[in-house]
Amino acid sequence: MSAKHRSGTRERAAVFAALGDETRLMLLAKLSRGQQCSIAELTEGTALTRQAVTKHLRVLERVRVVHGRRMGRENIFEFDPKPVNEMKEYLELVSRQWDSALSRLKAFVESDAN
Amino acid sequence: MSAKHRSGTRERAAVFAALGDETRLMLLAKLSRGQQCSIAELTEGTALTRQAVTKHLRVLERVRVVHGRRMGRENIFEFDPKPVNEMKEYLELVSRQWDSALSRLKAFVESDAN
DNA sequence: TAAATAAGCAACTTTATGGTTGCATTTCCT
DNA sequence: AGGAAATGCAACCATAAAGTTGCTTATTTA
Repeated sequence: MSAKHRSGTRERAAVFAALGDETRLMLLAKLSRGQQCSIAELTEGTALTRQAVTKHLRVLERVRVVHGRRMGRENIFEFDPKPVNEMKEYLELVSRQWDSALSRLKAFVESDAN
Repeated sequence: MSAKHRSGTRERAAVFAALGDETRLMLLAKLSRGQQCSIAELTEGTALTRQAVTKHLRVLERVRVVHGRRMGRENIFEFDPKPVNEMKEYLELVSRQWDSALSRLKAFVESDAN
C-alpha cells in the first residue's frame, strides 16, 4: 500500500516477465548453480542458436537477474541474486496479505454477523 | 535437478509470464487483499476497457492464480494462493542454490587451490 | 600471419500479446 | 414485459517477442 509498492509495480512486472520463459528459466537454473558461463557454453544445452540465447541473456540482464563481463573474446555471465530475492519477498507479501484477509473473513463469519 | 523440477519448467514459466504484466499485478494485488470482485469492479480502477481486463483475468485464470465463478449475472473472481506459493518456493530454491554455490566457491578459494 | 573461436550487429519472419469495437446473451429489477 | 447491467464472443489492429540467417569484428592459437 505504501508508495514504495506502487512505484515498483512496473519493475516487478518486468522481472516476472523476464522469468516467464522456459529457456530463460533454464539459463537461470544453470547460472544460479554458481557456474559462470560464456554464451557458447550456455547455448550448448539448448536447441537454439547462439543468437537466440544471446537475446534471452539480454532480457535477463536488463532486469539485472544476470550480468556479463567481457573476458578476452568471451562474455562470461553470472547470476545476480538481488532481483530474485525481491520477487520472492513480494510473493511472500502477497501470501501474507491473503492469509490475513482469510483471518479477517473467518473472524467475521464467526462473529455476531451470522 | 530432479525430474520434478525439469518437468515443471514450462508451467513455472507460464505462471511467471502471467505475473509479468503491470495490469495483472494490480489485479492480483486487489484480489490478494481478500476482496472478491466482479469484472466490472476490477475494471473500475484501471484506464482499460472491461474486455481488456477480462482478457487479463483469463490469463491469470489459466495458470490458476485466480478463478471466477458465475453468480447470477456477474462473474466473481477470487485469488488462489497455491501457484504463487509454488513460485515463492521456487525462488527460494534458486536463492539457496546460489548461496551454496557461493559457499563452495569460498571454500575452494580458501583451500590449497590458491 | 592465418585459421579458428566467440561474439556482436542488423534485417527479416512469424506468432503472441494487449488492446479495441461491435454485437449477442443472460440476469435482474420495476 | 422491457430496459438496464454484466458478461461473453468474435473480428480486427498494432506492436512486441522469439527466433532465424548472413555478415562483421575481435581474440586466440597453431
